[in-house]
Amino acid sequence: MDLNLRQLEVFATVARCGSFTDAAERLHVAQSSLSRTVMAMERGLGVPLLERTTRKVRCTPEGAEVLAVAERLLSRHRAEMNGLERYLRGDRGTVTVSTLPSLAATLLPPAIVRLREEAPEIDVHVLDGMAESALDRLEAGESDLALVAVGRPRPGTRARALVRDRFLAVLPPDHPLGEREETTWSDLAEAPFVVTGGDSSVRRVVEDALDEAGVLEPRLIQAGNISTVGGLVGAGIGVSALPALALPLMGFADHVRVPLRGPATERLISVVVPEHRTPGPAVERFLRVLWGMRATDHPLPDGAAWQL
Amino acid sequence: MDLNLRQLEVFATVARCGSFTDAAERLHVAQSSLSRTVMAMERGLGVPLLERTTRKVRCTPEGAEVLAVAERLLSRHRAEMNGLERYLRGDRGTVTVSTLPSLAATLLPPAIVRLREEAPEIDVHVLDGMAESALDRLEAGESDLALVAVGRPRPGTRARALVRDRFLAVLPPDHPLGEREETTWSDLAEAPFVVTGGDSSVRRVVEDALDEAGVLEPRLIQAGNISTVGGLVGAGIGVSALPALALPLMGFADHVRVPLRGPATERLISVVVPEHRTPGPAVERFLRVLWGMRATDHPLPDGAAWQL
DNA sequence: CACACTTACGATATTCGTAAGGATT
DNA sequence: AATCCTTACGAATATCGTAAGTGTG
Repeated sequence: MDLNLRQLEVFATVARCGSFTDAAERLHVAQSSLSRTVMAMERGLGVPLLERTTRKVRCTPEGAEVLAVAERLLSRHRAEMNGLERYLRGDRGTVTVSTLPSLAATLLPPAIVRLREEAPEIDVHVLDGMAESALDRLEAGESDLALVAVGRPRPGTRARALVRDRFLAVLPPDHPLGEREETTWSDLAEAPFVVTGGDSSVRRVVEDALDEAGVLEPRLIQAGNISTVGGLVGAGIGVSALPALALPLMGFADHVRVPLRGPATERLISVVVPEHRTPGPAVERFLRVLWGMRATDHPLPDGAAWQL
Repeated sequence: MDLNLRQLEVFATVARCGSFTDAAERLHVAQSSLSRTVMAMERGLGVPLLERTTRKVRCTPEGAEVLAVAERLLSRHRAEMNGLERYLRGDRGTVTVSTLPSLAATLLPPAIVRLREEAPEIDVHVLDGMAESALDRLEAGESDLALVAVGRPRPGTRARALVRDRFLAVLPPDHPLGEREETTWSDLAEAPFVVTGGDSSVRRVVEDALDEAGVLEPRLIQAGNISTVGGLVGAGIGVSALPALALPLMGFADHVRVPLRGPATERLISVVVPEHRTPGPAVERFLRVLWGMRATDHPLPDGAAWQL
């Protein structure tokens, strides 16, 4: 014998009301139905649950135990259903986004803030490790969406451009190019060029751009991360170029920024989601927030622009 | 929309099996039933819960959430039903017994031990305060049963005699009556008589007995509790008489015990339960244990005897 | 007699099983 | 062709409402 939710609800209502009649009114059913339900429970359990005196009903000890059980289970059930409904409405859940350190520090925070404003119960997990590519993590199912700079989407994923992120030349304070309104990749080829190591997206763009500008053997200086780039440039050791969204990671090194013009002077930041996996409601909500920010005047560093 | 237990069970089984067919076999129903149940859930929630690929089914993010909810609720439900069943079998529960300190220390422990042996999940609460009579507590509904020494039961309660508890004279080590095989109340009237204070049952029996024995003005010495009686008698200050079941509380004072004979030389220990309240399964089990010990050779101090 | 629970009976809704249909491998 | 899920249809079951029955104050 086990009791279903309806039985528990009926019994709990009758027991709490102390009356079949009142309980029937609360539950919007006829008394006879409740009577039968409770009798079926008593028959099933082999024990009377209610003492029927003429004017009211009271729990037997067994009934009191069943009542306690019923209230625990019913309240738990209500809570879970409530939580499920909030989940399905996208008001609750978890979003895991894999991205690059530069974007995690600049692009993501305002989006997360806005999401928290309209859905405080959604948790956002950010994976910004360098070790595995954000896209690898997406494909491995470790993240729900990736925020990266990609040219063409990999097969099996769907990418939508979100932000145009322009490159700026980063020069020592007294560098002659610092006077200019704008500059080009070939201008920068004359000085030693500071780049970040490894295979970051910025590094690839820079190498391609210098190559395309006809710089055959650029003098490259490796820096472990972007803040080191700031230090080296600030010390006058070389010049660099960084997308606007990466600049805030450069620290407080003294330097001059000059917009780059010409080919390959911007990268597109895209939202990437798996093509055939349907995003959960919380993920969808975060995507909408992210997308809605395109038209926003939310502050972005320098030349980076939501508008495409 | 809220999901009942059947729906949760069906969905959890299908989701865990990854197949309608397997789930149908586990649940001993036709696949079509499961298919319809899941579809009804999806229609009710307005969201697909399962991705039907040709060879197997997998959860959508929403389905995963529903699965988590379902497993929590189902396991909780199973646990509660299990607990309820144990409760109804009398294997689990709480028994509150109100009694006197002397009985709580002597008569109750072996009964509790035996109960724990056959139903370890039953908790026994013992109320042995002096302030309120054990019977008052029973009538106030604070205890399920009372273990007391009563002549005739109060109206509204039902008493059954359990143990015959004989009085023994308690004498200083060198008292002349100590040589006798047995003695009477009037023998004791010659020496100062040590009694416990207040209105304990023992005190009442002693006063009545001395009165009936024709001792008009007994020299009484008040002691706060039974262990003080032991100290006073051991020091030769007076004599006393105590029922066998109260003797273990007397401590290690040096003394001699001689059985009392004559009228009013025993008290009956009874189990008292409310007349019209049905005891819960755990209480009933404890009553059976208590009753079963009547015929037992379980050790009781001196003259106290289970047999009536 | 009034009130509250129980019982009887017919109607409705839900769930189920069998069997046929459709899609994929 | 085999496998698995879906759909269709009739049957069994559960639940419900109306109404009559019963028992107590």
